[in-house]
Amino acid sequence: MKQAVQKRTLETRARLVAAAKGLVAAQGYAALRVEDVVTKAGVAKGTFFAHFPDKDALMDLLIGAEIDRHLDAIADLPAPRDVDEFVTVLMPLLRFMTCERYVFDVILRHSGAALAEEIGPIATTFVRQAEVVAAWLDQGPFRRDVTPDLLAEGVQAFATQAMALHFCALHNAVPLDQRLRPYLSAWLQPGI
Amino acid sequence: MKQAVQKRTLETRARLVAAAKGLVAAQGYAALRVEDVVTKAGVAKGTFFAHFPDKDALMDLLIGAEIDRHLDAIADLPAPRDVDEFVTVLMPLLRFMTCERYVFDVILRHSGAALAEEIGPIATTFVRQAEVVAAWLDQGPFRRDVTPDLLAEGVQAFATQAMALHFCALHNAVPLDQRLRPYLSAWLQPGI
DNA sequence: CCTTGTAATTGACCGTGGTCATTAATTGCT
DNA sequence: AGCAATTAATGACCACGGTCAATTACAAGG
Repeated sequence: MKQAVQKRTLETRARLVAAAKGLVAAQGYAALRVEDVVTKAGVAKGTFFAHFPDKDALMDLLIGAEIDRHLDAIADLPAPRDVDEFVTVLMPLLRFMTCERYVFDVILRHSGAALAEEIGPIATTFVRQAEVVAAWLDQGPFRRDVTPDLLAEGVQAFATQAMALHFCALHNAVPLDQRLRPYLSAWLQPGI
Repeated sequence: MKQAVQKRTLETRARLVAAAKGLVAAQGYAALRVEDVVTKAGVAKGTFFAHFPDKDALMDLLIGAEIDRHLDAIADLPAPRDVDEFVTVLMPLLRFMTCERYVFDVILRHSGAALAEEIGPIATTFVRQAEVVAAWLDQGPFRRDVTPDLLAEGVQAFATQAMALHFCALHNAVPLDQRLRPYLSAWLQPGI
Protein backbone atom coordinates (compact mmCIF):
# COMPACT_ATOMS: atom_id res chain seq x y z
CA MET A 1 0.00 0.00 0.00
CA LYS A 2 1.34 3.34 -1.07
CA GLN A 3 2.07 5.87 1.62
CA ALA A 4 1.26 9.56 1.33
CA VAL A 5 3.99 12.11 0.70
CA GLN A 6 5.51 13.23 3.96
CA LYS A 7 5.21 16.83 5.04
CA ARG A 8 8.95 16.87 5.67
CA THR A 9 9.54 16.04 2.00
CA LEU A 10 7.63 19.05 0.80
CA GLU A 11 9.44 21.29 3.24
CA THR A 12 12.84 20.06 2.12
CA ARG A 13 11.95 20.54 -1.49
CA ALA A 14 10.64 24.01 -0.82
CA ARG A 15 13.83 24.91 1.01
CA LEU A 16 15.91 23.68 -1.93
CA VAL A 17 13.90 25.70 -4.43
CA ALA A 18 13.97 28.80 -2.23
CA ALA A 19 17.73 28.52 -1.78
CA ALA A 20 18.19 28.13 -5.52
CA LYS A 21 16.01 31.15 -6.29
CA GLY A 22 17.99 33.24 -3.85
CA LEU A 23 21.28 32.23 -5.38
CA VAL A 24 20.02 32.86 -8.91
CA ALA A 25 18.81 36.30 -7.91
CA ALA A 26 22.23 37.05 -6.50
CA GLN A 27 24.53 35.65 -9.15
CA GLY A 28 22.52 34.52 -12.17
CA TYR A 29 21.67 31.10 -13.52
CA ALA A 30 25.00 30.03 -14.99
CA ALA A 31 26.82 30.40 -11.67
CA LEU A 32 24.43 28.17 -9.74
CA ARG A 33 26.20 25.24 -8.01
CA VAL A 34 24.37 22.30 -6.50
CA GLU A 35 26.79 22.43 -3.55
CA ASP A 36 25.79 26.00 -2.82
CA VAL A 37 22.10 25.17 -3.03
CA VAL A 38 22.29 22.31 -0.54
CA THR A 39 24.50 24.29 1.84
CA LYS A 40 22.09 27.21 1.81
CA ALA A 41 19.15 24.85 2.24
CA GLY A 42 20.90 23.04 5.08
CA VAL A 43 20.74 19.54 3.62
CA ALA A 44 23.22 17.02 2.26
CA LYS A 45 24.11 16.79 -1.39
CA GLY A 46 22.43 13.44 -1.86
CA THR A 47 19.15 14.96 -0.74
CA PHE A 48 19.15 17.25 -3.74
CA PHE A 49 19.24 14.29 -6.08
CA ALA A 50 16.45 12.59 -4.17
CA HIS A 51 14.27 15.55 -5.12
CA PHE A 52 15.49 16.31 -8.63
CA PRO A 53 16.82 13.82 -11.16
CA ASP A 54 19.62 16.25 -12.01
CA LYS A 55 20.60 19.90 -11.93
CA ASP A 56 18.89 20.48 -15.25
CA ALA A 57 15.54 19.54 -13.77
CA LEU A 58 15.89 22.30 -11.20
CA MET A 59 16.80 24.74 -13.95
CA ASP A 60 13.77 23.59 -15.91
CA LEU A 61 11.61 24.41 -12.89
CA LEU A 62 13.13 27.81 -12.16
CA ILE A 63 13.23 29.01 -15.73
CA GLY A 64 9.83 27.51 -16.53
CA ALA A 65 8.33 29.46 -13.64
CA GLU A 66 9.84 32.68 -14.89
CA ILE A 67 8.56 32.12 -18.43
CA ASP A 68 5.14 31.47 -16.98
CA ARG A 69 5.18 34.80 -15.20
CA HIS A 70 5.85 36.51 -18.52
CA LEU A 71 3.14 34.51 -20.24
CA ASP A 72 0.65 35.49 -17.56
CA ALA A 73 1.34 39.12 -18.32
CA ILE A 74 1.16 38.54 -22.07
CA ALA A 75 -2.04 36.52 -21.97
CA ASP A 76 -3.90 39.41 -20.35
CA LEU A 77 -3.06 41.79 -23.17
CA PRO A 78 -5.41 42.41 -26.11
CA ALA A 79 -4.50 40.69 -29.36
CA PRO A 80 -1.91 42.69 -31.33
CA ARG A 81 -3.16 44.39 -34.48
CA ASP A 82 -0.07 44.09 -36.62
CA VAL A 83 3.41 42.58 -36.74
CA ASP A 84 5.02 45.51 -34.97
CA GLU A 85 2.68 45.26 -32.04
CA PHE A 86 3.10 41.51 -32.10
CA VAL A 87 6.83 41.76 -31.70
CA THR A 88 6.57 44.47 -29.06
CA VAL A 89 4.29 42.36 -26.94
CA LEU A 90 6.55 39.34 -27.26
CA MET A 91 9.76 41.16 -26.40
CA PRO A 92 9.75 40.98 -22.59
CA LEU A 93 9.52 37.20 -22.80
CA LEU A 94 12.23 36.94 -25.44
CA ARG A 95 14.45 39.25 -23.47
CA PHE A 96 14.21 36.97 -20.47
CA MET A 97 14.93 33.93 -22.62
CA THR A 98 18.13 35.58 -23.81
CA CYS A 99 19.18 37.14 -20.52
CA GLU A 100 22.01 34.61 -20.32
CA ARG A 101 23.51 32.31 -22.89
CA TYR A 102 23.13 29.48 -20.38
CA VAL A 103 19.43 30.18 -19.93
CA PHE A 104 18.82 30.06 -23.66
CA ASP A 105 20.68 26.76 -23.88
CA VAL A 106 18.58 25.24 -21.13
CA ILE A 107 15.42 26.42 -22.87
CA LEU A 108 16.51 24.98 -26.20
CA ARG A 109 17.25 21.66 -24.59
CA HIS A 110 13.89 21.44 -22.88
CA SER A 111 11.54 23.08 -25.35
CA GLY A 112 11.73 20.16 -27.71
CA ALA A 113 9.93 17.86 -25.36
CA ALA A 114 6.70 19.70 -26.04
CA LEU A 115 4.94 16.69 -27.46
CA ALA A 116 6.36 14.02 -25.19
CA GLU A 117 4.35 12.23 -22.56
CA GLU A 118 6.10 13.58 -19.52
CA ILE A 119 6.62 17.18 -20.27
CA GLY A 120 8.54 19.49 -18.00
CA PRO A 121 7.86 23.06 -16.95
CA ILE A 122 9.59 24.74 -19.89
CA ALA A 123 7.98 22.45 -22.42
CA THR A 124 4.62 23.24 -20.87
CA THR A 125 5.21 26.94 -21.32
CA PHE A 126 5.89 26.36 -25.01
CA VAL A 127 2.52 24.71 -25.42
CA ARG A 128 0.90 27.61 -23.60
CA GLN A 129 2.83 30.08 -25.70
CA ALA A 130 1.60 28.42 -28.89
CA GLU A 131 -1.97 28.58 -27.63
CA VAL A 132 -1.76 32.26 -26.78
CA VAL A 133 -0.18 33.11 -30.11
CA ALA A 134 -2.62 30.99 -32.08
CA ALA A 135 -5.52 32.80 -30.43
CA TRP A 136 -4.06 36.16 -31.40
CA LEU A 137 -3.41 35.13 -34.94
CA ASP A 138 -7.03 34.19 -35.33
CA GLN A 139 -8.08 37.76 -34.52
CA GLY A 140 -5.55 39.85 -36.39
CA PRO A 141 -4.95 40.80 -40.02
CA PHE A 142 -2.85 37.73 -40.72
CA ARG A 143 -2.85 35.06 -43.38
CA ARG A 144 -5.63 32.47 -43.26
CA ASP A 145 -4.43 29.91 -45.75
CA VAL A 146 -2.91 27.79 -42.98
CA THR A 147 -4.13 26.91 -39.51
CA PRO A 148 -3.41 29.20 -36.56
CA ASP A 149 -1.59 26.31 -34.90
CA LEU A 150 0.85 26.01 -37.76
CA LEU A 151 1.31 29.77 -37.79
CA ALA A 152 2.05 29.70 -34.08
CA GLU A 153 4.65 26.98 -34.52
CA GLY A 154 6.28 29.12 -37.14
CA VAL A 155 6.39 32.07 -34.78
CA GLN A 156 8.23 29.90 -32.28
CA ALA A 157 10.63 28.72 -34.93
CA PHE A 158 11.47 32.26 -36.01
CA ALA A 159 11.73 33.52 -32.45
CA THR A 160 14.21 30.77 -31.70
CA GLN A 161 16.18 31.58 -34.83
CA ALA A 162 16.29 35.27 -33.94
CA MET A 163 17.43 34.51 -30.40
CA ALA A 164 20.10 32.09 -31.57
CA LEU A 165 21.50 34.67 -33.98
CA HIS A 166 21.30 37.28 -31.28
CA PHE A 167 24.06 35.58 -29.33
CA CYS A 168 26.60 35.74 -32.08
CA ALA A 169 25.87 39.26 -33.09
CA LEU A 170 27.61 40.74 -30.09
CA HIS A 171 29.74 43.07 -32.14
CA ASN A 172 27.48 43.33 -35.10
CA ALA A 173 24.64 44.24 -32.74
CA VAL A 174 21.27 44.07 -34.47
CA PRO A 175 18.63 44.25 -31.73
CA LEU A 176 16.49 41.19 -31.27
CA ASP A 177 13.25 42.86 -32.25
CA GLN A 178 14.69 44.21 -35.47
CA ARG A 179 15.83 40.74 -36.33
CA LEU A 180 12.45 39.21 -35.62
CA ARG A 181 10.24 41.71 -37.45
CA PRO A 182 11.17 40.81 -41.05
CA TYR A 183 10.80 37.13 -40.26
CA LEU A 184 7.30 37.57 -38.89
CA SER A 185 6.21 39.94 -41.63
CA ALA A 186 7.16 37.42 -44.25
CA TRP A 187 5.60 34.57 -42.31
CA LEU A 188 2.36 36.15 -41.12
CA GLN A 189 1.62 38.49 -44.00
CA PRO A 190 3.19 37.07 -47.15
CA GLY A 191 2.91 39.32 -50.17
CA ILE A 192 2.30 42.48 -48.16
CA MET B 1 60.23 36.40 -33.54
CA LYS B 2 57.50 33.85 -34.04
CA GLN B 3 58.61 30.33 -34.86
CA ALA B 4 56.86 28.14 -37.39
CA VAL B 5 54.44 25.45 -36.29
CA GLN B 6 56.35 22.27 -35.61
CA LYS B 7 55.63 19.19 -37.65
CA ARG B 8 55.26 17.26 -34.40
CA THR B 9 52.33 19.50 -33.47
CA LEU B 10 50.42 18.66 -36.60
CA GLU B 11 51.08 14.98 -36.11
CA THR B 12 49.83 15.03 -32.54
CA ARG B 13 46.71 16.88 -33.55
CA ALA B 14 46.09 14.46 -36.40
CA ARG B 15 46.50 11.52 -34.02
CA LEU B 16 43.99 13.04 -31.62
CA VAL B 17 41.44 13.63 -34.34
CA ALA B 18 41.97 10.16 -35.79
CA ALA B 19 41.56 8.56 -32.38
CA ALA B 20 38.39 10.53 -31.78
CA LYS B 21 36.95 9.57 -35.17
CA GLY B 22 37.66 5.92 -34.46
CA LEU B 23 35.96 6.05 -31.09
CA VAL B 24 32.94 7.88 -32.50
CA ALA B 25 32.61 5.28 -35.24
CA ALA B 26 32.66 2.55 -32.61
CA GLN B 27 30.41 3.98 -29.91
CA GLY B 28 28.80 7.19 -31.13
CA TYR B 29 29.33 10.82 -30.23
CA ALA B 30 27.69 10.96 -26.81
CA ALA B 31 29.94 8.26 -25.37
CA LEU B 32 33.18 9.98 -26.37
CA ARG B 33 35.50 10.60 -23.40
CA VAL B 34 38.56 12.82 -23.55
CA GLU B 35 40.44 10.23 -21.49
CA ASP B 36 39.78 7.58 -24.12
CA VAL B 37 40.85 9.87 -26.92
CA VAL B 38 44.21 10.68 -25.37
CA THR B 39 44.85 7.08 -24.39
CA LYS B 40 44.15 5.90 -27.92
CA ALA B 41 46.29 8.69 -29.33
CA GLY B 42 49.09 7.89 -26.91
CA VAL B 43 49.42 11.34 -25.36
CA ALA B 44 48.73 12.91 -21.98
CA LYS B 45 45.46 14.53 -21.11
CA GLY B 46 46.95 18.01 -20.97
CA THR B 47 48.04 17.67 -24.56
CA PHE B 48 44.44 17.44 -25.66
CA PHE B 49 43.70 20.81 -24.14
CA ALA B 50 46.77 22.32 -25.73
CA HIS B 51 45.20 21.47 -29.09
CA PHE B 52 41.52 22.16 -28.40
CA PRO B 53 40.08 24.75 -26.03
CA ASP B 54 37.61 22.17 -24.77
CA LYS B 55 35.86 18.96 -25.68
CA ASP B 56 33.13 20.89 -27.44
CA ALA B 57 35.63 22.28 -29.93
CA LEU B 58 36.57 18.76 -30.97
CA MET B 59 32.91 17.90 -31.36
CA ASP B 60 32.44 21.04 -33.43
CA LEU B 61 35.23 19.83 -35.71
CA LEU B 62 34.02 16.24 -36.05
CA ILE B 63 30.37 17.07 -36.55
CA GLY B 64 31.17 20.03 -38.79
CA ALA B 65 33.20 17.76 -41.05
CA GLU B 66 30.34 15.31 -41.31
CA ILE B 67 27.83 18.04 -42.14
CA ASP B 68 30.22 19.25 -44.81
CA ARG B 69 30.30 15.81 -46.39
CA HIS B 70 26.53 15.90 -46.67
CA LEU B 71 26.57 19.43 -48.04
CA ASP B 72 29.07 18.40 -50.67
CA ALA B 73 26.68 15.74 -51.88
CA ILE B 74 23.72 18.12 -51.75
CA ALA B 75 25.46 20.99 -53.54
CA ASP B 76 26.07 18.78 -56.58
CA LEU B 77 22.39 18.02 -57.03
CA PRO B 78 20.14 20.01 -59.38
CA ALA B 79 17.85 22.53 -57.76
CA PRO B 80 14.65 20.88 -56.48
CA ARG B 81 11.47 21.70 -58.42
CA ASP B 82 9.00 21.66 -55.56
CA VAL B 83 8.69 21.37 -51.82
CA ASP B 84 8.56 17.59 -51.84
CA GLU B 85 11.80 17.35 -53.73
CA PHE B 86 13.25 20.03 -51.54
CA VAL B 87 12.57 18.03 -48.41
CA THR B 88 13.76 14.80 -49.96
CA VAL B 89 17.08 16.33 -50.91
CA LEU B 90 17.55 17.80 -47.46
CA MET B 91 16.72 14.62 -45.55
CA PRO B 92 20.12 12.89 -45.45
CA LEU B 93 21.62 15.96 -43.81
CA LEU B 94 18.77 16.30 -41.33
CA ARG B 95 18.95 12.63 -40.51
CA PHE B 96 22.58 12.97 -39.60
CA MET B 97 21.86 16.04 -37.50
CA THR B 98 19.33 14.02 -35.53
CA CYS B 99 21.24 10.76 -35.35
CA GLU B 100 21.84 11.39 -31.64
CA ARG B 101 20.22 13.77 -29.23
CA TYR B 102 23.70 14.82 -28.17
CA VAL B 103 24.71 15.65 -31.73
CA PHE B 104 21.67 17.84 -32.21
CA ASP B 105 22.43 19.66 -28.97
CA VAL B 106 26.00 20.35 -30.07
CA ILE B 107 24.77 21.65 -33.40
CA LEU B 108 22.21 23.93 -31.76
CA ARG B 109 24.84 25.32 -29.45
CA HIS B 110 27.27 26.08 -32.29
CA SER B 111 24.98 27.06 -35.13
CA GLY B 112 24.12 30.37 -33.49
CA ALA B 113 27.59 31.70 -33.95
CA ALA B 114 27.01 32.01 -37.66
CA LEU B 115 27.46 35.74 -37.73
CA ALA B 116 30.25 36.07 -35.18
CA GLU B 117 33.78 36.98 -36.05
CA GLU B 118 35.43 33.73 -35.15
CA ILE B 119 33.11 31.13 -36.49
CA GLY B 120 33.63 27.45 -35.96
CA PRO B 121 33.19 24.49 -38.31
CA ILE B 122 29.51 23.92 -37.62
CA ALA B 123 28.66 27.61 -37.90
CA THR B 124 30.50 27.65 -41.22
CA THR B 125 28.37 24.81 -42.53
CA PHE B 126 25.26 26.80 -41.64
CA VAL B 127 26.45 29.68 -43.76
CA ARG B 128 27.16 27.28 -46.60
CA GLN B 129 23.82 25.62 -46.15
CA ALA B 130 22.05 28.97 -46.40
CA GLU B 131 23.94 29.76 -49.58
CA VAL B 132 23.05 26.47 -51.22
CA VAL B 133 19.42 26.78 -50.25
CA ALA B 134 19.20 30.40 -51.34
CA ALA B 135 20.57 29.47 -54.75
CA TRP B 136 17.93 26.77 -55.14
CA LEU B 137 15.12 29.04 -54.07
CA ASP B 138 16.06 31.48 -56.76
CA GLN B 139 15.51 28.85 -59.42
CA GLY B 140 12.37 27.11 -58.26
CA PRO B 141 8.66 27.94 -58.21
CA PHE B 142 8.86 29.70 -54.87
CA ARG B 143 7.71 33.05 -53.55
CA ARG B 144 9.60 36.15 -54.70
CA ASP B 145 8.24 38.80 -52.38
CA VAL B 146 11.18 38.37 -49.99
CA THR B 147 14.87 37.84 -50.61
CA PRO B 148 16.27 34.34 -51.12
CA ASP B 149 18.51 34.94 -48.11
CA LEU B 150 15.56 35.53 -45.85
CA LEU B 151 13.81 32.50 -47.30
CA ALA B 152 16.88 30.40 -46.63
CA GLU B 153 17.04 31.55 -43.02
CA GLY B 154 13.44 30.52 -42.67
CA VAL B 155 14.20 27.08 -44.03
CA GLN B 156 16.85 26.70 -41.35
CA ALA B 157 14.46 27.88 -38.68
CA PHE B 158 11.80 25.38 -39.71
CA ALA B 159 14.27 22.56 -40.10
CA THR B 160 15.52 23.21 -36.58
CA GLN B 161 11.98 23.30 -35.27
CA ALA B 162 11.13 20.02 -36.98
CA MET B 163 14.25 18.37 -35.61
CA ALA B 164 13.61 19.64 -32.10
CA LEU B 165 10.09 18.29 -32.13
CA HIS B 166 11.36 15.06 -33.59
CA PHE B 167 13.11 14.18 -30.34
CA CYS B 168 10.03 14.32 -28.19
CA ALA B 169 7.81 12.51 -30.58
CA LEU B 170 9.32 9.14 -29.78
CA HIS B 171 6.00 7.53 -29.05
CA ASN B 172 3.91 9.80 -31.17
CA ALA B 173 6.23 9.10 -34.10
CA VAL B 174 5.65 11.50 -36.95
CA PRO B 175 8.60 11.13 -39.34
CA LEU B 176 10.83 14.14 -39.69
CA ASP B 177 10.06 14.74 -43.36
CA GLN B 178 6.32 14.70 -42.76
CA ARG B 179 6.80 17.29 -40.06
CA LEU B 180 8.90 19.52 -42.28
CA ARG B 181 6.78 19.48 -45.42
CA PRO B 182 3.80 21.54 -44.18
CA TYR B 183 6.19 24.10 -42.70
CA LEU B 184 8.03 24.57 -45.94
CA SER B 185 4.90 24.59 -48.09
CA ALA B 186 3.49 27.41 -46.01
CA TRP B 187 6.79 29.26 -45.95
CA LEU B 188 7.93 28.86 -49.55
CA GLN B 189 4.59 28.81 -51.37
CA PRO B 190 2.08 30.79 -49.31
CA GLY B 191 -1.45 30.72 -50.64
CA ILE B 192 -0.92 27.59 -52.74
C1' DC C 1 77.89 21.26 -31.42
C1' DC C 2 76.79 23.79 -27.55
C1' DT C 3 73.59 27.63 -25.75
C1' DT C 4 69.44 29.75 -25.29
C1' DG C 5 64.66 30.98 -26.02
C1' DT C 6 60.37 29.12 -27.37
C1' DA C 7 56.91 25.74 -28.20
C1' DA C 8 54.96 21.22 -26.94
C1' DT C 9 54.07 17.80 -23.53
C1' DT C 10 53.23 15.89 -19.13
C1' DG C 11 50.47 14.23 -15.19
C1' DA C 12 49.16 15.38 -10.59
C1' DC C 13 45.50 18.07 -9.20
C1' DC C 14 40.91 20.48 -8.91
C1' DG C 15 35.75 21.54 -9.37
C1' DT C 16 31.47 19.97 -9.94
C1' DG C 17 27.69 16.90 -11.16
C1' DG C 18 25.98 12.61 -9.85
C1' DT C 19 25.72 7.67 -7.15
C1' DC C 20 24.63 4.49 -3.56
C1' DA C 21 25.04 1.71 0.62
C1' DT C 22 23.99 3.08 5.18
C1' DT C 23 21.40 5.44 8.70
C1' DA C 24 17.49 8.09 10.46
C1' DA C 25 12.79 9.53 10.48
C1' DT C 26 7.97 8.61 9.67
C1' DT C 27 3.82 6.01 9.19
C1' DG C 28 0.43 2.21 9.67
C1' DC C 29 -0.94 -1.66 12.23
C1' DT C 30 -2.03 -4.31 16.35
C1' DA D 1 3.16 2.19 23.05
C1' DG D 2 5.86 -1.08 20.37
C1' DC D 3 7.01 -3.13 15.98
C1' DA D 4 7.62 -3.68 11.08
C1' DA D 5 7.61 -1.51 6.63
C1' DT D 6 8.46 2.34 3.92
C1' DT D 7 10.38 6.62 2.76
C1' DA D 8 13.77 10.39 3.39
C1' DA D 9 18.39 12.00 4.33
C1' DT D 10 23.31 11.38 4.61
C1' DG D 11 28.11 11.91 3.06
C1' DA D 12 31.93 9.33 1.36
C1' DC D 13 32.86 8.20 -3.13
C1' DC D 14 33.24 8.24 -8.30
C1' DA D 15 33.52 10.11 -13.23
C1' DC D 16 34.94 13.27 -16.15
C1' DG D 17 36.11 17.83 -18.00
C1' DG D 18 39.49 21.05 -17.41
C1' DT D 19 44.08 23.57 -15.21
C1' DC D 20 48.87 24.62 -14.62
C1' DA D 21 53.65 24.54 -12.87
C1' DA D 22 57.26 21.73 -14.16
C1' DT D 23 59.66 19.17 -17.79
C1' DT D 24 61.13 17.86 -22.31
C1' DA D 25 61.80 18.50 -27.33
C1' DC D 26 62.90 21.60 -30.85
C1' DA D 27 65.07 25.29 -33.79
C1' DA D 28 68.15 29.14 -34.57
C1' DG D 29 72.50 31.72 -33.79
C1' DG D 30 77.18 31.77 -32.64
